Amino acid sequence: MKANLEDIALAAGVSKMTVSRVLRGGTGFSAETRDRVMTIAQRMGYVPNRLAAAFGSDQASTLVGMCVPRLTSGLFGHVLDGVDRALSRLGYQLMIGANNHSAEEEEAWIRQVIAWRPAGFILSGRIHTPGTVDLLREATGPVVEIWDLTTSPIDLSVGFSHVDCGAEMAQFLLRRGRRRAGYVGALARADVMGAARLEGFQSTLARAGHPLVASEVLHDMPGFYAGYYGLETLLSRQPRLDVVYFHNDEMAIGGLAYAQSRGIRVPEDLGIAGWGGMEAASILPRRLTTTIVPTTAIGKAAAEALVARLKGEGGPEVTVIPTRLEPGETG
Amino acid sequence: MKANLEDIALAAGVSKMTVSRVLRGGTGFSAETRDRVMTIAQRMGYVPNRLAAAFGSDQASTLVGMCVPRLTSGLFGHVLDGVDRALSRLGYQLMIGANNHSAEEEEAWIRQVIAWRPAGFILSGRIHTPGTVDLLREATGPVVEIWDLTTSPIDLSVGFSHVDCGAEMAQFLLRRGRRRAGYVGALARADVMGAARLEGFQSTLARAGHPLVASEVLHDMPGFYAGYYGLETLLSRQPRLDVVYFHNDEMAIGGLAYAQSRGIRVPEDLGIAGWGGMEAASILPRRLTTTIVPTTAIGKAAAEALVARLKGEGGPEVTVIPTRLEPGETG
DNA sequence: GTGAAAGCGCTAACAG
DNA sequence: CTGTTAGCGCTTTCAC
Repeated sequence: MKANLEDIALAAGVSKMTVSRVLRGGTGFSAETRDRVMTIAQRMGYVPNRLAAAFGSDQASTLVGMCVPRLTSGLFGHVLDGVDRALSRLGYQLMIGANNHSAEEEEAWIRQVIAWRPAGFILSGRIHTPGTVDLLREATGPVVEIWDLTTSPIDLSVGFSHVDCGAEMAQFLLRRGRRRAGYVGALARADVMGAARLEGFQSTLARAGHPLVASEVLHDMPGFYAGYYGLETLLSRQPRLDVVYFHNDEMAIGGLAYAQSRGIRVPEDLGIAGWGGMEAASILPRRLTTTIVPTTAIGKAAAEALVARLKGEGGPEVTVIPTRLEPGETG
Repeated sequence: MKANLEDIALAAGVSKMTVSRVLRGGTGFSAETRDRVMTIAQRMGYVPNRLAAAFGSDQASTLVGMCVPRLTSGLFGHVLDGVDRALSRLGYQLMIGANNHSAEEEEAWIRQVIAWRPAGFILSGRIHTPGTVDLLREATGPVVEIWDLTTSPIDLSVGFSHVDCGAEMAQFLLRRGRRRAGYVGALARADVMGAARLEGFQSTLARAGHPLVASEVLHDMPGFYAGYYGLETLLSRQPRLDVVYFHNDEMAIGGLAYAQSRGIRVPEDLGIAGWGGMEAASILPRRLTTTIVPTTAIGKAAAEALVARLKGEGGPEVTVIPTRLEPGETG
């Protein structure tokens, strides 16, 4: 990496400052100067040094740090996609990390990334260590917490309520006449949001007088396998259920496969409901009863809220992106 | 962000240099000095400025840029995960971007990211613009091309051969007695790797005297829908097929759903084969015939090759991570 | 075991 | 419209 502003300045017979102004597309130079500088920069294969720029000016960072629970989650893949599209269009660069549902790993990651003086952060979830909060409070840039709405966000927040998702599904299943509900989840304590959905589900059932009959929460990745074996375990312990709510759609589809393998008819013998809205769920022989989460929209809104704040445009502190219950044919 | 090396130096009664040495865990200071400096740094909530460090030294960058075709791909999610785990363990930070299967978008992304002077790059695919190659040749750091093995990598390469995947599947299906094969793909020209698999598939069939009967390549995202409707279209044009090879497992599962909805028996009436090895595929009523790609291993190997090169440890230029044909029960 | 000086490439602030 | 000066926080180099 050779050419710098000075090299171009020398070749163009102007000062570094003029080159800097031209290259950043500002004002204060003649059209002729601009063309000359641009041509020379091009010819020299000039690559700006953002390190120097950001270091020297502190306004100039276009780095955004984003931390998700897992990089292998289909839902967060879409959130990332929404963030990435919005940010790259606006000229920002994304640094990512995964925290494996651990607030401590999140703090460790932030500690690394904050040293690069990013313009802002997008975090998922509302659970953070005190160390994280300190770090972020001293940092100058905006922080957007996505996915789960927080009553008191660190700064900005974009998402929806997981408790409400669970409650809404419980109401729906009750309306469909279900009375003996079970739950199959995964990741246990680590996934706070799954727990929030279960909480909303459970308390709504209880208030309606038909409390949750049984639940099985595996210490495993919340995927197809866990859904399959989770349902098997749950039914072996408590065969008399008329519906099962799953941690997510992957697990629900695993449960569906288990039911099919055992000749359990869905939804006649057993209702099955998921959460998330993965694409596969809508093309099953019977469309899955689930909650559709507008993942890409959340990512986009988060990125835009961050940039708006950066530009001092001030929008709402909390942005609600509503989920939608998809009745489907399995519930 | 207030405290810097000088503040700590003042408070500790030593020079900036000594503080710098202590904080980086080097040598050349007494245990007593170390403890005093560490305590003060902690108390002041010192956050190092990597911008300044990397700018001043050019050895100090621990940024790694990684570009994938799509952030929403299940397979690349696992690759990212492998990369992220390996890199974060080794103290590097990841900058990511998506190129939507476009070499031009990749170049635009690299042009942004290279300005931050990353230690190296991980790119997916072997197709790059001349501009990209120029940019990367002048950059000092290592470049790892993953996913598809290149005959002449820019620098390092980790992956497998997509042509071989297609060829191997063709041989397998021929051995199972299939004679009239079709293909359903998506994304057309944009996804060069899918095209490579088709090429291997097609040429192997032709050499065996049972050439590909029909193919349908949609201009759409390669997901369940496309598989469902792609198979519908293909069969409407050419009903007399005995097996269909799909672009990937998502599409194959979509195809399976279509077959089921039409009462087509799989594998008796029609064989179905996918590619990729998504988790869902192994829990279907019948295990999907597919090629399992060790995605996480590829990510891990790529990250490790990059870091080994960075540390001057010199390993192989090309690392083959073999795929595995899963016979399954649908082919 | 420790310190002083120089400089990385850029931009802000001011001068002309 | 253009140039000069100073300085961002760190590391490298050399001196003690």
